[in-house]
Amino acid sequence: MSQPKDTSGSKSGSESGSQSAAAEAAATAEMTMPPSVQAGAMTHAIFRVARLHRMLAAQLLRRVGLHPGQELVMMQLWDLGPQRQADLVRLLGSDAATMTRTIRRLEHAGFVRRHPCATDRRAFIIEPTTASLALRRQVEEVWAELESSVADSLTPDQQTEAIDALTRIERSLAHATTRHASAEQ
Amino acid sequence: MSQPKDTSGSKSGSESGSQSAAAEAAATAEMTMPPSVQAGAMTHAIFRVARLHRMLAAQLLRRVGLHPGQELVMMQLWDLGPQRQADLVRLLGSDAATMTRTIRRLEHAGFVRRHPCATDRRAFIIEPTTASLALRRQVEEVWAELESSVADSLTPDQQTEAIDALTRIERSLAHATTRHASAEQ
DNA sequence: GCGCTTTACTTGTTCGGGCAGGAAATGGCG
DNA sequence: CGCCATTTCCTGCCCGAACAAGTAAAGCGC
Repeated sequence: MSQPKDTSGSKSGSESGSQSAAAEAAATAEMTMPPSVQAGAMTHAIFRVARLHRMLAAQLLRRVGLHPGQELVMMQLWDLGPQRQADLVRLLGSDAATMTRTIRRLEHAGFVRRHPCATDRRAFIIEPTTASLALRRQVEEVWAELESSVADSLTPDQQTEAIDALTRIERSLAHATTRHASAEQ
Repeated sequence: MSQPKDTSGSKSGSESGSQSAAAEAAATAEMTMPPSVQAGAMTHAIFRVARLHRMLAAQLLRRVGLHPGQELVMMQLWDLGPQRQADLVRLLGSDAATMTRTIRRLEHAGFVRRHPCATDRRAFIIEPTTASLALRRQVEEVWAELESSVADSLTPDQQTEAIDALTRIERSLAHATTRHASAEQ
């Protein structure tokens, strides 16, 4: 319904940067969202925050030569030392197949090394290289910058409130997810 | 650095469903996260919420035969009527290349139809098919279920607080993103 | 030992997302 | 009019994420 006949005349003429176009649209789209999207206020808010957050994280990580997701693997290795792939999968809640490819790319980039486990010939031990130690500082800087981008314009009270809200939402989602997984099929 | 010698003994023996394994890990990982991850409390909370939310959305959408992202395109078409691909890209803040492929898959699934624009021979007009109207109810049900999964276990006050917090975070992120995009390069 | 299940990892496929590059059409300016 | 930047769309490539299927090894019961 409400078919806009003038499909050709719809420019707004504000396209400035190619990279910020998506963020711009996501930021300004909150007002122009159609009714069926407005129905889920929380859902839509989570969508937008997640997208902006992921976009910013990718943008910052690209400066240090990492793709989103790879930094989490490196953090686990830096903090907990050499581990098997299965341990990384379990800690990050990732997929074994995704981990295989991520590890391979990190190995090819020279950030991790892998050698077969002595006691279990199925397993591989993944360990960070000494070359990755320089990366660690950069990643921590990125992490800090990301955190400040989220929290800087919030008062301490608002930060506490935000974390509380996110924690509650997470619990709610976790409950729903496990419920769905166990209920159906 | 605390090399875990017992790499073979690390099972927790609680793997029930293959699909809930990731959610389970994500939900329980909040306590076992290493120091460098704990540093960014907000960042990490957003990560976890976004992941659970996307996972649940994908799970629900799969039941109606859609992949995450496709439902947003259909919603725009249902609410605003036939549009050009460029309009969809602008409204959803997506990528032109991604939109090309998404539209092609939706067309192949029979949910949209595309025909060349009369006034602009570069553009294509995308319109929802009548067959997609049945899908609309299902998508709205999915959307409602997703929303209730987020909000059900929250009091009205907590919901308002959550939306406030998410809105503040979004504004903060949008500001940081545009600032980054304009500052560097 | 033998057979079975479980675990660890790999590969293939499909999808969204982003970037780069190119073809075609448009529109503005000299 | 021609020239040129812009817009629109397509394609290829890379990456993360998820699913399915397969291999190899380990563990367990008999």
